[in-house]
Amino acid sequence: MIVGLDFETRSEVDLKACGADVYASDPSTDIICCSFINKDNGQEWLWYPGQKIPHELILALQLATDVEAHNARFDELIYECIAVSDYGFPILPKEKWVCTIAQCRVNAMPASLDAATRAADAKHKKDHTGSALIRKLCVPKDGVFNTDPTLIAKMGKYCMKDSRAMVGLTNTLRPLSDIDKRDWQINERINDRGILVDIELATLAQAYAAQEKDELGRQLSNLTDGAITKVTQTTKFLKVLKEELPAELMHCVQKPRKAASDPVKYTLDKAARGLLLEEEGLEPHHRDIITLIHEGGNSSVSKFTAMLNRADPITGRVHGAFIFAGAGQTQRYSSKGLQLHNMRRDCHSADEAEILKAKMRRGESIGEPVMDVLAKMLRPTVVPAKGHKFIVGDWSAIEARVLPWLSDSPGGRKVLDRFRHYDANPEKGDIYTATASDMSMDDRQIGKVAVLSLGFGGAVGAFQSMAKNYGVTISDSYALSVVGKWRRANPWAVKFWGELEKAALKAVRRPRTVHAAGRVKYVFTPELLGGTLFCILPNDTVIQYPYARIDRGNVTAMKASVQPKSDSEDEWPRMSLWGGFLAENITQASSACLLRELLADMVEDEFPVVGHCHDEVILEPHDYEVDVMLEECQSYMEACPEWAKGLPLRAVPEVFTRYGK
DNA sequence: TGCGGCGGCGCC
DNA sequence: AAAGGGCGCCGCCGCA
Repeated sequence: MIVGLDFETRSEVDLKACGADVYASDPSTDIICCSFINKDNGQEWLWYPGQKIPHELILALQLATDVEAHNARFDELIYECIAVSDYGFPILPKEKWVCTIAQCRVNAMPASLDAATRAADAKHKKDHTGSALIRKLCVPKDGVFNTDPTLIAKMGKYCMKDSRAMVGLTNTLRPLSDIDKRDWQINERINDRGILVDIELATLAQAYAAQEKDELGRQLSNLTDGAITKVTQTTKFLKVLKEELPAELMHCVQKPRKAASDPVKYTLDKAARGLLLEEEGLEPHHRDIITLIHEGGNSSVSKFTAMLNRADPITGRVHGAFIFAGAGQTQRYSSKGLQLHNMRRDCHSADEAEILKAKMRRGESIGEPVMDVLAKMLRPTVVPAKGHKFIVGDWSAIEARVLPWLSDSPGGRKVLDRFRHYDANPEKGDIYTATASDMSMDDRQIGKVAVLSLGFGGAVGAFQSMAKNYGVTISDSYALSVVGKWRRANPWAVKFWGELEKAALKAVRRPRTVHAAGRVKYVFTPELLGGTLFCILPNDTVIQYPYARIDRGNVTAMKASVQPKSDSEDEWPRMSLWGGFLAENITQASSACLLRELLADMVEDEFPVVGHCHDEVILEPHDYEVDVMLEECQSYMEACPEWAKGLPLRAVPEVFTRYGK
């Protein structure tokens, strides 16, 4: 039996700013109402605090194999912290909870109930009464909650409607597999453990950054006679620049265009600012302003604030930072709140962070440019608890290995042999030098950028943007020649892109027949979500392309990650399933499978997993177990699952006293 | 005043 | 025909 439920709650805590964990455990948080649906027989309950809990409802909850909610972590926390403790609902084992957002995501549908419903039905209109009610009832006004019985009754109706919408939607989706459910649970246990923030450091850094932000604003204001007061008001300054900049410098702020017919657009992004600052002819006045924007151009303040908001007030740990299958197309994890998936890599070492922390404590200067020094502090603000260390292990060049392995081709196997060779003999060089030499070049950087950027059908654009990340500046014509050389040296890849595209096309043309390309298979099911193209990965995990069809000879599908404007009746955005895109999807998805399995093994074997990042795990062992766990971590990471035979995995985990380097 | 759109930024 | 894509967050700006 499956029971679906949906809580409406109110609190003095800002849910968006502080996250569900801090929200649910705050004493001011309370339930407004909760709707329940027994999915087996359609029976419904709407419960308000103070009411007796119907006996049948208690029974249904106890007998249910699954308790479903849209964003189940939220409802589970409310249930445990409030419904059980304050109102006597029966205790439910954690294993019962199932998240229907996770179900949306593995179906490659948008996560929000409204967006997913719109995606399935273009005529569906968002019900704005819900958000209006939430504004009125869920947050206090002047310290007081609105308890108007009419509004609360409306909220109850809305709540019941939401549960029905959820049931309706999930009935049209592929159910979560047992492995999906297991891995959602594993991710939640990691979220439960949380990760510790150095509260003192975050507080000091936040204050320092706020002060610096004001100072930069003051300087800007002086330079512009009050026209621009914040380093983030780039659009305003861009307008000024468009008027004042000499014609010969305008190219610096023009966005690169794909086609000559595209309209000219302007930007003052990092690259544009860099170009301007290199120009001799730039007026000193403009130079001063742009330099200020350049130095202040990051959001350090807010990130430290975000950490502090989300940290548990007693333990300092941030919970709920990881989202299972947050990236629906590939089912990779994503991260939110304390966003551990996009923290600046170029950061202070633990020792440097310690010195800077001491300086801030004493009110001394921390060096210039201040915002940069602070941005480098974000990562090391995440710390192991006292008496613990971090072990961080990441798989070496995982995607560059998985792609050739998936191609199951002689050329791909040669690449894998090469990985094995350098794994065993690191002193003889590495894959990047070897790749450069394939292309008759001796530049390791070029080899590295090529390996990292060209595997998925990208050309000059992909190469150049990756090159920029590694600080390599080259001309387009040179980039084009590298692309050609790499493709000639790796014909297996080019061939594989074509095979994937062809297999997907044949699958859609002939529903319910299986078409293989390398180690993956495609099959089209017309009955699911307007026709879903499945890609079956080597471990039988499937990734999905809903609303797939053939347009002018190409397979296209719904693009869940882009939402049309709200209330628009346009068809949902679509994407073309070309070879490079398919290659990228299966590579990232297979890598995600490796991580899911690793995390499951580690959590089930009681490793203290506190975080992960696509190809990386973070453990928080006691000091005394570090040596043993370091070795175990490596052997877990390098042990290939049964389904991935022939894939060489390499990981050399390291010990840290702060997150970073 | 609050919301959504959008540009910008960082990571894998 | 050619093609790099996937995330989440911050802040401004225009709109209601």
